[in-house]
Amino acid sequence: MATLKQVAAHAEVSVQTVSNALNAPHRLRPDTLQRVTKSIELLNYRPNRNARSLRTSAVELIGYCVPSWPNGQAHLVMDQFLHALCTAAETTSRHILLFTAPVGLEGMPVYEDLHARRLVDGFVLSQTETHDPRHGWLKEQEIPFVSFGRVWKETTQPGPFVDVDGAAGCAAAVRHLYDAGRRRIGFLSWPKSSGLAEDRLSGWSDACKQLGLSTSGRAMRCVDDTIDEGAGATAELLDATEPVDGIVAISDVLALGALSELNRRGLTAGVEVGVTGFDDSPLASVVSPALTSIRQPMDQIATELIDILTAPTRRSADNPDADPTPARSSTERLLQPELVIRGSSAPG
Amino acid sequence: MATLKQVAAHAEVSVQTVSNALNAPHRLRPDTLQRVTKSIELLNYRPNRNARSLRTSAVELIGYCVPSWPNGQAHLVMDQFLHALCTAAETTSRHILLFTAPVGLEGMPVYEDLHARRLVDGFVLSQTETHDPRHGWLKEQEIPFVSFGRVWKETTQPGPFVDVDGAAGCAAAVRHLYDAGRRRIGFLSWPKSSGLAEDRLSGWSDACKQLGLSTSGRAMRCVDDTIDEGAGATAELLDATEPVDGIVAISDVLALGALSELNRRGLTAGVEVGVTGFDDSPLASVVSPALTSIRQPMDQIATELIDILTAPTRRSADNPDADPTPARSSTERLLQPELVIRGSSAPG
DNA sequence: TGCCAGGGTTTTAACGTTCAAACAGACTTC
DNA sequence: GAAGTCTGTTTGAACGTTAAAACCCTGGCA
Repeated sequence: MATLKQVAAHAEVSVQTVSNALNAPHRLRPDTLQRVTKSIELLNYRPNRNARSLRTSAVELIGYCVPSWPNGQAHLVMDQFLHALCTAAETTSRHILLFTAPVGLEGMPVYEDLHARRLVDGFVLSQTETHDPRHGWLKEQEIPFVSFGRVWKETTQPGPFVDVDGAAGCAAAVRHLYDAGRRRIGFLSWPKSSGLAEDRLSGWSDACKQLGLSTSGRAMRCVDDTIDEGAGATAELLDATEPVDGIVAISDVLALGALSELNRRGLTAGVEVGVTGFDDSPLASVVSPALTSIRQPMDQIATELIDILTAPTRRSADNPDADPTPARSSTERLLQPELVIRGSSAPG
Repeated sequence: MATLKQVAAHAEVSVQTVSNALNAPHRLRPDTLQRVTKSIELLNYRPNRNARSLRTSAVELIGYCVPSWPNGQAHLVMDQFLHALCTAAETTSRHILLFTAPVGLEGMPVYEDLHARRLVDGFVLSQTETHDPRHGWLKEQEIPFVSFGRVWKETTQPGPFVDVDGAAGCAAAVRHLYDAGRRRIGFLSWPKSSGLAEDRLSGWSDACKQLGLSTSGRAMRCVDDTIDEGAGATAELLDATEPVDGIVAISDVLALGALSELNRRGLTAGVEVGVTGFDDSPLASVVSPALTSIRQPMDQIATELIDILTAPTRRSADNPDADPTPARSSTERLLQPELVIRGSSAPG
């Protein structure tokens, strides 16, 4: 509970000198610095963040809206994401502030309020939906944000984003199955309305074409992300005239459905049929045989998000000709996922 | 970006009057209040939380350490918990601040730092472990906190806590299976070192005894919380001289293992053998037949946690004889879980 | 008429920092 | 030796809010 003033008195310098010792130590003469540092340690002084924020008008907090899934469908990798995000934030001495808000445009007043009351400097958006209205709104309000995930709009995406190249991930899965000898590879997808789904599907489809594999009748649309739906779609793929010997699923849950259907038919995943999932959720390693899955690089995603959000804003462009193309100026970053290979796609 | 001063000028009153309009409206004459309110709305004024916190030395932020699971084992209901916690906090105009810290005593400097720098008023602990050292440490430092989960110490628990009566939950599961005609009910547990596990096991064991059911040889200890372990233990229970016809699992993952083993043997969960899990995680409703599971009342847990943490602290006891037993003085609250019945325990 | 009470409002002074400007020395420079 | 340039330190003011005290009315009462 010591304050700058007390430390200053103890070290027999002015408060500003103590402040400098912490924020600009190079300005002090070595012996002064040491004396002040000693007093700081002795009194166990910690700067009061509220006072600092009041003065500098930067709170070093980043808002994140904790998603609510009305249908009880959970985000199985949310804890991974949050952990990565926190860690990344902390490397820049920032923290994550959680809040809830209604989905879509309705929730925007909450975002605005948090920013106006100076509870946060900006936002990280996730659970980005196709045509997500939040991005445009925030940009218009000039509230800093960065998005995990694209809005899949026809026009250019409002604001900076980080996303994972789902198409590349699925293509890698196809090539992996191909290398293991699979030649009839199906795809378990979601309804067409999802930009995310179409992206991943295109990866599967393009890779198949490139390898000379047929795709016709092999893309299944599952209405819900459940094991049952995945199992049903898998059944169809297996009962076709040319039954598949490989399945790339758009989610781990659908892949689990595939495993379950194979199991029911006395087939072994990784032997008769290769199966891959998406997200490398906790499910993947808990099932047997363990599920090969496409892992989003959470740590890297989080680092990029924080990096973009905390980069010195050149929004107001007061210095127009100063370093026109700084090292990391791009605010649209597409990261490569990693195929985590386990038993479900290859024996052993 | 309007300030009190600007609102005051606009409404032609002093700043303090505007402040009162927000914090103590009853002090103003109705017409003044209306005038001020109008100016506030017109200028879209929002109080600066940093200035307020500096003055009142209360930040209205609650710290929560986002758990890291080194073994990749995720907390499947963490998102439920976080959502509930946020919502509960927001009803008292507070928010949740996330941070990371090393596990155990090693992480305590992080807690102390966050508190000393006034980033948070207090902490909500979860992932409470047997003999968790954090509680005692925080209590000693007089840093406010409340725990979700007990430390299972021999001595009295340091500090307030909220927990779920796991024993009661398991007992309810046993009775439910009994009502469905099951008479040989096994239990899938974890190693003995966990207080949590022993509590839940005692619920199963007591309920069985009360109903005149044998428990001998029917409590299985699974080393890891994986489907494989659950399946293996289930196999043992089914291969016994008197095979079980009901299984109460200490986690949804182990229950999934049970389902998988039943499936493998051509048995149907809910028909030949009744199975229940614990936590009502997303897995429960995604599997088929859906898993009967013991649900922790997350919303209630969160509400109680926030309630305890934000209750006027009578720590310093300046007014020793003022209302000696306030309405909700207890700081040890044991909540009842709810058995969510689905297909895995009863046909239909 | 003079005094008191109390509601409603304003004034003053903090809360703990940092920014910007001022200042004091020592050291160059011509 | 006067003027200029550093380097290190201090002074004064401000960030936006609230607690506490002071103040000004109006009305009641003796």
